[in-house]
Amino acid sequence: MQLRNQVEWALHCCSILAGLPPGQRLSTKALAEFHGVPKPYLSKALQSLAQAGLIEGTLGPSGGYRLARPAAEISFLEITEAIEGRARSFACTEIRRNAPCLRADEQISGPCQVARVMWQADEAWRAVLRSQSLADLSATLEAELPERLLADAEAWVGARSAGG
Amino acid sequence: MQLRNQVEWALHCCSILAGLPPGQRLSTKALAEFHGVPKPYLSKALQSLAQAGLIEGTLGPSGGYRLARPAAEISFLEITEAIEGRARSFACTEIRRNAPCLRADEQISGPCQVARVMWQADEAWRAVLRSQSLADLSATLEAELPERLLADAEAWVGARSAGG
DNA sequence: CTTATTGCGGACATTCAATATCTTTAATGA
DNA sequence: TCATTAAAGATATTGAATGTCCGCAATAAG
Repeated sequence: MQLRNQVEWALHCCSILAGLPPGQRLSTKALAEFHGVPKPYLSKALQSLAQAGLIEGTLGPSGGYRLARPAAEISFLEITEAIEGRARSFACTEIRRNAPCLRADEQISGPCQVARVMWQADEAWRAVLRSQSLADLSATLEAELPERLLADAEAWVGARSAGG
Repeated sequence: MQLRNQVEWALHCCSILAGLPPGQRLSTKALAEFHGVPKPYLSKALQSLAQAGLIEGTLGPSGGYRLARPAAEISFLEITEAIEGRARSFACTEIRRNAPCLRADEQISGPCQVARVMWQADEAWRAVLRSQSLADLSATLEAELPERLLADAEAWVGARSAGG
């Protein structure tokens, strides 16, 4: 039960893209360098985000990625699901139907209680992630991080972003 | 982010063991047959539960497993963690520290906000599982399942349980 | 005391995630 | 128009984790 490291990378990349001036793009290369992660693999995560409609990529020189929607309308859950898929963490295989003492005419209705509890927990997890947007993240970072750090990062990113 | 099928098996097995008369034991063989799952693999799951102190096994003929504690004191979370481990689902590798624009004297304090949100979601998941005990599960099953089904299962299990 | 039965731990195989490489496609700028 | 740059997609390779099985020690019954 472990989330892939791509989830962490995707969240941090989206955080950077959310801080970009409107319309500006940032390349996979710059994002990989900034986070110190392998570019070819990060590219896969960004592709997943693009396919999910969260970011959009542009080809050619001065190309790169930018958010496809306002940061306030992109949740942690969407980013996580773009990488991990939308399946629930608990898969019920209905093993209770394998009981050898089950008679042919005995009907079992509805999902089993074990699965219902596990799915309830899953939904609680999703609810937290659904309630947090990229805008919330940016606001917290701006409030908590030292000013010079933010300025340095903005300058570094600004020097590598392009387009409009 | 998928829980192993062992989690499902472990929960259902504990549910059966919780319905056993006090002191009675049930073998891996019977549990595997009842759920229609491979016995050698189920054995591993039961071993994990035993190591976590949730159930205890007895060797020899008429041996088998029984709950190590009252059903009301064993939660879904403990069973899940016995199989999956106690690690959080999101692992923060602090990739923010890899930023090339970070100066040597710039200090970053505390866990990053991305991790904090993911851990908050994780905790919400745990809270639900922590609130559900095996006794709760048994109560719901007895209330919802047809009486004859329960009687059939109890008879089947009773014929294969032993010890005291 | 022997024998059958059981849990226990370790060994094997198979799958899947993580990583890298290469080709293709498309857009920019000279 | 052409060279350059970047995303998109396909395809290995490695390594860890998951699923599967087998032999050993312990125990109770005959």
